[in-house]
Amino acid sequence: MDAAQRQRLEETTRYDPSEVEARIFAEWMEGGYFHPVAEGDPEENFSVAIPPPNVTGVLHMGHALNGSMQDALVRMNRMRGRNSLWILGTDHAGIATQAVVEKELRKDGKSRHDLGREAFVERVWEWKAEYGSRIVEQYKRLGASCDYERERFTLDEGYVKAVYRVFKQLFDKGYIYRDNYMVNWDPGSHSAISDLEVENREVEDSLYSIDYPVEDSDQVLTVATVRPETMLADTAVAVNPDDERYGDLVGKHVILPLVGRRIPVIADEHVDVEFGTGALKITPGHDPNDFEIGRKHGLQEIGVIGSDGRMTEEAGEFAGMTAAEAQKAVVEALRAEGRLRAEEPYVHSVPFSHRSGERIEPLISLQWFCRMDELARPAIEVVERDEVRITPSQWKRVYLDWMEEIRPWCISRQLWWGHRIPVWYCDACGETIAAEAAPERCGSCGGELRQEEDVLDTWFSSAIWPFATLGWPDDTPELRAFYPTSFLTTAREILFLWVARMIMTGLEFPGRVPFRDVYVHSVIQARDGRRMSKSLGTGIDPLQEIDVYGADALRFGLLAMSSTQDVRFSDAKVEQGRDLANKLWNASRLILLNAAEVEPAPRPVTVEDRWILSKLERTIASVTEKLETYDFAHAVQEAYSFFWRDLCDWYLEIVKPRLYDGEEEEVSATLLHALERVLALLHPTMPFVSEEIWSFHPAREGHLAVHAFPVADESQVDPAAEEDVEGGIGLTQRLRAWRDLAGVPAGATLPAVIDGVEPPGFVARLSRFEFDGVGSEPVASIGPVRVLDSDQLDAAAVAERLEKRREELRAEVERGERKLGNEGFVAKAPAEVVEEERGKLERYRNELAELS
RNA sequence: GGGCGCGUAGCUCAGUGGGAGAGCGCUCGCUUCACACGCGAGAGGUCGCUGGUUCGAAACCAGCCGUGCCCACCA
Repeated sequence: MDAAQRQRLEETTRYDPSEVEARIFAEWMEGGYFHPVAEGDPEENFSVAIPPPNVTGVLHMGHALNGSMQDALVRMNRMRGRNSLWILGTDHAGIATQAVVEKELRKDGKSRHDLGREAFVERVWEWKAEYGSRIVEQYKRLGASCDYERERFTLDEGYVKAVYRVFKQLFDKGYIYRDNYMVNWDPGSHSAISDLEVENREVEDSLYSIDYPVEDSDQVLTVATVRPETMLADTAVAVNPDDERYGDLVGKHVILPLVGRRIPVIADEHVDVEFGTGALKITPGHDPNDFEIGRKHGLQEIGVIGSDGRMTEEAGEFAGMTAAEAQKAVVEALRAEGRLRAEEPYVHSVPFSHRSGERIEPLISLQWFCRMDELARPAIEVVERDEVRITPSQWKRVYLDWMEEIRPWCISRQLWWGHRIPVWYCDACGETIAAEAAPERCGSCGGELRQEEDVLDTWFSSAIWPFATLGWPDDTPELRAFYPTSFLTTAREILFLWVARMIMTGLEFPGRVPFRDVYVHSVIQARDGRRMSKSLGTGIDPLQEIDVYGADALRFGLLAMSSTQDVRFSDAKVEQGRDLANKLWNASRLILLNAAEVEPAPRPVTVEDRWILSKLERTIASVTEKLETYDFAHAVQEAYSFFWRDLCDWYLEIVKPRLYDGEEEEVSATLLHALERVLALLHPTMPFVSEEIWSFHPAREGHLAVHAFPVADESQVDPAAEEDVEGGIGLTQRLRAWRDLAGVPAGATLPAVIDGVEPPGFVARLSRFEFDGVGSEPVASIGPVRVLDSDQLDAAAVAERLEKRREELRAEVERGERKLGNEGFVAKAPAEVVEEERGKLERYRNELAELS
């Protein structure tokens, strides 16, 4: 430490993260610590793939929590000397990004169609160049030690190559196919979306009962529906085969009102006899259930609602109306014809687009699908066998249940921004060709080719993130050194969307699981317990928290908040982190400014020295174990408690006289040693403040980011010293409490004598007693301490205090007697438990006898 | 409809068979030579309810009440 550093340490009584963080981060980057060489193998190396945030994204609390956890483990392993890679990058986020740029265009009164596909995509790239690295910069603010030199993007050149290779191989295996099928049509993004991008919401609709006249009869068949406008596309009415009411109608026909179409009455088990009249109108073109039934019975599929959400020509007089307008018109027309039997309010759940928020319109359209059964099978097995461990374990069951029910994945999207599906059509001969690069001409007839217009679901490319970012399909040094990655932390909402798909593609392509451990973390809710969300306005901005409290404070706070269950965001925990950073700074000032010039080393002289070294090593062992098992909350709280309570409140107060003395080298060596280990232990969770303080430490040779992570030294654990010192601490606390309650002025020193075992030397000083004191009669007895009367004492308060203690003791004695008087307890409880109770009872009895 | 959670101090949460804990807040006292983002002391809880198992239950079991999330094609 030079003179300027010493001066800074002397003058700065408060740790200021805003002054420190950017400077420290720049030093790390300059050191190149986050950019490991691609050497060694995945067993000895450590690697993590960040869940790639959307390019359109800004850092939210979920990123911050996830980042804090991953960084803690990456930094810990880097400090252990492992070649550690945290791969970072962004996701092109098809729908979201296209929407942002389309919104920009709309401001100029334009749509993407005005520009055309090529110019529009060009425009999105420009947008990406300008704003796409925002979130990457925000990860730096958090202190995330990602390899910023290996940043990837799901649409960069190498990544596209990987996506096309995957598509081609799945196509060749017959897993990827094109089909006219019922999909979730999102009128908002004008595209099909997958089942996982749909969320169901409770909605209040009306349930209409409509009479369908039976052909050549006076009978009517009444059906119930919430979507009367789809009746225009009805191609059957179904009843349950066991429904006696309708047995004779099956095989007959009804006449569809308004349309006049003659449609069959069919029997199908799907129909619930209890619901409504037990007759179900079948609309294969606009309802997923009806679609299934329709295919089973070979029914005609009619579409009356188009992809623009308007009624098609098939809807006859209703053509051109929106679906909502058509609903009203159809209801009116039915009423006019006397076919509307009832209309009642009805609450049910309805699919909405997770992307645009609009109500899903189920439609039949020509889309690309990927069959999942074959891919899922091995991905189920590796989780069953715990080759991929999911923590907490209840998510394993959730994963397996979903995987076992997996259905084909609709992978095509009617967007322009994304991986354009690598399929070419020959209009001349009808050939369909999948290829990794654009073929010149049709292989069969030599005709012109035209590429598929649709792009792939963004999650199709995310699914290969762990190996595509490392250079797959090429055999790169990165892939050899860092795949499989070491672990993954994630929010449970993307367990299916992302995690399951990575496991499937990892097994199918590189042939190995992408990670061994999946830790599913809790969700941090808003302060009021609602979801944090932009649309609700309940989001809390992590960057603002960093501005106010510092990155270390936020990281500590989030880790302390995290748990296996969802928790509300706690400002108090972030403040606790800020206070800890400040306390670290100030305790370090005390040590660094007063320590003698010695080598840091454990050099215990007193029992207190042995005690703090023992607690230090215990804490290192425990915190390390908790970090390794993803128990971040307990890890940081234990580190906090050791540092604040044991080290600062007690040890530093105990050794101050020796430290100020400057004579005793041993205590300086021990303190510098403890400080070094505490800083290293805390570095993975609070990297900035620990690095900053380390820059003043005499043992510093390089950055703490690459300093050795402490390994607990069991030989320092000393239970006898712990018992002695903790006994002294307990006595000190009782003496202080007695003073306070006896009304003794804070600054006064009280006379007392010791009757019994001499307590550790610090007790007298820290409780402000003088044990060889001169005074008159003892007026109180606290452990071995006999407090002597003096004019500092308030006789009435002392008496009151004494009586209070007696009462406490009487209660304790009574409790002990009752417990030991219970024959069952004495007979059946373990002997050591009974012994312990006996000992306690005896002690309480003795103390009570002394006080009487 | 199925599944998974949660209900502990005023607040946010730990604790999962042997005497109720933390942080914040609150009260009282401290300009004690690292830190008032500090130091010392204290108050505060029939551990949702009802039964059961056990010598012993906040913890284990059953039921109930309240509450949150995920999955699911009853119109």
